[in-house]
Amino acid sequence: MAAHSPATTPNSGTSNLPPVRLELIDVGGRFAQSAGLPRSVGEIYGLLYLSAKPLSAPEIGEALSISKGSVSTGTRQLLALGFIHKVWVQSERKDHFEAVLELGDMLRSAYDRIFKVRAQNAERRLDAVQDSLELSRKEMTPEEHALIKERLERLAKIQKRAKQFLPLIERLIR
Amino acid sequence: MAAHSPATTPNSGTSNLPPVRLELIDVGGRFAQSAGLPRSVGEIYGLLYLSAKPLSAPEIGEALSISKGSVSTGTRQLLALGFIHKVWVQSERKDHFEAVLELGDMLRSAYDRIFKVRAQNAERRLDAVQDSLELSRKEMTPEEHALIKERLERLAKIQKRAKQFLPLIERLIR
DNA sequence: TTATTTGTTCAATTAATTTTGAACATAATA
DNA sequence: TATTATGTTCAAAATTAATTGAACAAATAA
Repeated sequence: MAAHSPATTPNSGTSNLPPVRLELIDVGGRFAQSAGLPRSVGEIYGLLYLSAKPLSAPEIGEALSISKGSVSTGTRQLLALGFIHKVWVQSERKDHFEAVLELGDMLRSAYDRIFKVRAQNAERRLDAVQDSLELSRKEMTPEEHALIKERLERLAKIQKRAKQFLPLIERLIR
Repeated sequence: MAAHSPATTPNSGTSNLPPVRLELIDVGGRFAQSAGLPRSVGEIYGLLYLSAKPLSAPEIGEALSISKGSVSTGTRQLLALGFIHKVWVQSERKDHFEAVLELGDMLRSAYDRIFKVRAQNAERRLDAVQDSLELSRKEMTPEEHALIKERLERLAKIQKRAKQFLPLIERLIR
């Protein structure tokens, strides 16, 4: 790769991090996006991941040219996900942040969490649809009712199977 | 569930589908969103999934109150993903669409595809970053170089492991 | 062939999300 | 205590993604 178009590279203007760092920041940003998180969150992690020492919020903001507010919300999200830690740096008032390097663990647990929550939601919602079918049974022909019932049962079956597999995958993955 | 806030329920005004259908359309829409697809794509699938007969593009548009254009792009995406088929209906000029009911298979293959593509991208990108590190070796201290190298190797290790697990998961899942 | 219906594309609009920065809150210092 | 540095919140601005609909293309019917 001959570095992406300069336009998309973060903070082209202000700070001058070495290219490797810039690239990993970009990798982090893209990854975050593909995981449905704001790009800046991934960029913060990417910056911290290659940093030799913990960085303060202002340092992060300056390095990535993002605002105080974004640093604040971004670090909060990363803390909540367990991807970074707060650390106390001698004789410094400001919070400092460092990346948790055991990314494998972090990714797995985040994945589990997301997957489990989704599975639960799917179950609840499908149950509700099935209830709704019975509630409005009178307003449809028997054929219509039977067809919909059959198709909803298919969905329920898939969902149940997926649920059974979760623990298997979990065991396999660790 | 006593149906979500009416505001979010699709096409509150125009067509009057029975509540079960509306709810499954909503389920489809949400699922699509959580998979990073436009909501309307999931809604189209939800509509077709509970339909007794294949539906034409105009019928889909009317039922969901979405435009010709959206129906066209939405069905194209679903066709590409293998979630729906085109079918020829006797003495009808228009294309008709029906849902592929074997959703389990479809989800698995779509998931595989997405996962594999992502794994490949991740690999390429990480390689590039590692190359970049060596290219700019001279511009950094040996300590800095060593630290970054070590951390990139951690990432490469995780990535390799994930890659190895893919086929296992695949086998397990079918 | 022309007229009509159906399907696609894409620029413009609309909607959703992210980021900013000013106002406020909190904590440390003097 | 007042002053200053740091952190958070949230309304508004900027950005990004999805949807529309008009213009075009393709296909069928007459």
